Amino acid sequence: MLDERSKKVLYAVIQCYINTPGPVGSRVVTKKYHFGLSPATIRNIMSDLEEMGYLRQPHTSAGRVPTDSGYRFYVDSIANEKQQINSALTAELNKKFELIKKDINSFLDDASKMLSELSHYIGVTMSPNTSMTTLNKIELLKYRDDQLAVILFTDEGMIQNKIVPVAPEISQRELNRIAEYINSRFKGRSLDEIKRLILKEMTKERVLCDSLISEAIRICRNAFSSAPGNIYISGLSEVLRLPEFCDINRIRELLQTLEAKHLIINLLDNIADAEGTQVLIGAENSLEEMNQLSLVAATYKEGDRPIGTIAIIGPKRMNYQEAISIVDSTARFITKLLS
Amino acid sequence: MLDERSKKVLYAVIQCYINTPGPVGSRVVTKKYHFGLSPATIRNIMSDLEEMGYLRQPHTSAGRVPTDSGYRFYVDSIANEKQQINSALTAELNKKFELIKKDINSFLDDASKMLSELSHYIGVTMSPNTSMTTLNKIELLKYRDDQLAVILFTDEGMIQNKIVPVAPEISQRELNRIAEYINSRFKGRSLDEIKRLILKEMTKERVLCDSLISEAIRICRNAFSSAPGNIYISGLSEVLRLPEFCDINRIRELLQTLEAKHLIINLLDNIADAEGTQVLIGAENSLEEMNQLSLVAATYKEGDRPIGTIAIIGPKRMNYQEAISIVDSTARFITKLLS
DNA sequence: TATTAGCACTCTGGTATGGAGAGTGCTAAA
DNA sequence: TTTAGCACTCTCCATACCAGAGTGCTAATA
Repeated sequence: MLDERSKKVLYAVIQCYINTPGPVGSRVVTKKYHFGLSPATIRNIMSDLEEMGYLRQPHTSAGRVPTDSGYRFYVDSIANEKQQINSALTAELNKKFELIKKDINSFLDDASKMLSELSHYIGVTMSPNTSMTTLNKIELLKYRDDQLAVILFTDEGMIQNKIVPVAPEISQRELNRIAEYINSRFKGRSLDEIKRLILKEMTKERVLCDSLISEAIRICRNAFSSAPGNIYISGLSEVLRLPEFCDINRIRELLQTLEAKHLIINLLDNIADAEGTQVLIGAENSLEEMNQLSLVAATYKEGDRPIGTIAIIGPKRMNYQEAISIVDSTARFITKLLS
Repeated sequence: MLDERSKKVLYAVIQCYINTPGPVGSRVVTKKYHFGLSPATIRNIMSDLEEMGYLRQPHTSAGRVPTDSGYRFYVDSIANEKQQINSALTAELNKKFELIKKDINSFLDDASKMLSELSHYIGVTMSPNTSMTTLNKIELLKYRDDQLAVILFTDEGMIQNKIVPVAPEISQRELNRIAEYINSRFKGRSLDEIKRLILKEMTKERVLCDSLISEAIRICRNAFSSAPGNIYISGLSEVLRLPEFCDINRIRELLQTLEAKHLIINLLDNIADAEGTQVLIGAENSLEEMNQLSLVAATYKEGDRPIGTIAIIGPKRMNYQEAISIVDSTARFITKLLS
């Protein structure tokens, strides 16, 4: 294990590095943090820390740089300190959103901008996962002769609409009956569950051959086919300020990854179950293109159920303390807003 | 004016430059294009072209590079050639979209990806401008006690929904009456027009103080408050391949501009009226950050009315011929799809 | 025994230097 | 009017060099 003094030096190096990029040397550490030790001693300690894998030297006779394990150690330790929620931040969130009475999707769009503005990194928000959201009400509206619009209201305040082809002979009255049936039968259940139930029903009813029922089931199957969740990404230009993004190819890779939104959705879905604020450092996330980046994520909830994820993406050399606080406050804020 | 020979040399220089970046010299021109002239003669012609402002030298004793006027001349001339629509492209468009029966917004999202994939530049599509779209049908659905959902169907196949606060005492039956009234009175009119008419009505009715009517008007005002049009931008990573994007600061500026979507919306709105495919070269567009880029745009229509804009954004050193053809075909395709 | 001062060594980053290569403009000849 | 020839210019690249920062090691010190 690490003795107290070594820990302090490690934190000092990491904090130095977060403030100003570039290898940090022993002299700088002694100057900025007053350990009452000479550079030579610090050098010895740093050499030990290197051996333990928390620091590394880009090249001989350069200062030290934190490794992924170094960051991990650091993040774990600041997580242990009781996280004091930044009240100024919460106030600002309240101020920014007090006037807003939008549906949740435009709200999440704004929230991603917010995340990025506050952190100066990339802000990401995802709309509630369809497998999580629960049906509040469905409306089926005949739109054209052979098309109908499905309007899905969820308990979380989302409105989804979808165009579904329909047999021309079905009347609005019949659609209303179908909608009523669905509402009475499935209200409060998750969309995924409803889809499953309907599929089961379908196999059962096939023998019946009642044309209205079979049409209804077809409509439902379409209506509840899971739409990919929306994802909002903001602040790309922010991170380009950072010196780690000096390589065009890396920028391109990152942009490519972020444009392939399903990749990010997957990534965030995977951590959606976890409790509290998650931090993935460097290669801890599954996307190779994001090996050089870190991700701070949290879920927002409806009641106790986590239903969606928000995150900040930034360099490994990130101000974790602040990022965690921002993500955490924002997630809580959204949760409160939903209830 | 320019004699035929000079024109050919100008085109040769521009095409050379489009194919391979970097100043093009007289020798290269004679080698690639067989004018039957010596480098020295080409040099003289190029010198003339420079004097006329179509070419310029990055520095003495370098080859020549096209100026904005040079590109303009070139683009105008290829526009005069009867634009043969790339039938292979149209076929591909048909193939890619034949299976798709989505609402127009997800379609436009796909279309922007398409534009960028085909051109290898940035693809932009905008959803129909609310001032242009016409009301097909409105539905008002009580959602919670103090909120109602407005569902707007437009003739162009768009569905907009909005949450609007409402007095709790208003019943669904009353909402239906309001919706019916709006439908009967305003169907087929543009949303902007409706908004104007309602505002007029409002000032008139204020004296009446009938609470239902005033509530109805309040609802409508909210319902028709113009939502900013959606805009879909794809292919950022594509353009980073190009050598003109070697400067990080320029990339950041560009990203910043593209993230401020209202800027792009304005830009495209301004050219929405124009007939045919528009080309804006370099500083011809109003955004300073896009001075080094060109924009090829066209509108799609519903009947004769142009209702939305699509575009390709790329370097000034763009394959205009191809870009114009792609934008043109895609715009026509969307127009056909809407009818 | 733990810490420190001193020193030689190493690596980076910026600046000066010197062709090689590509292209031009000009002049004189065809 | 076109072309060949030539001197000149400018960029790009590789090389060399130096200052600066930092290390590791050794020997001295508390």
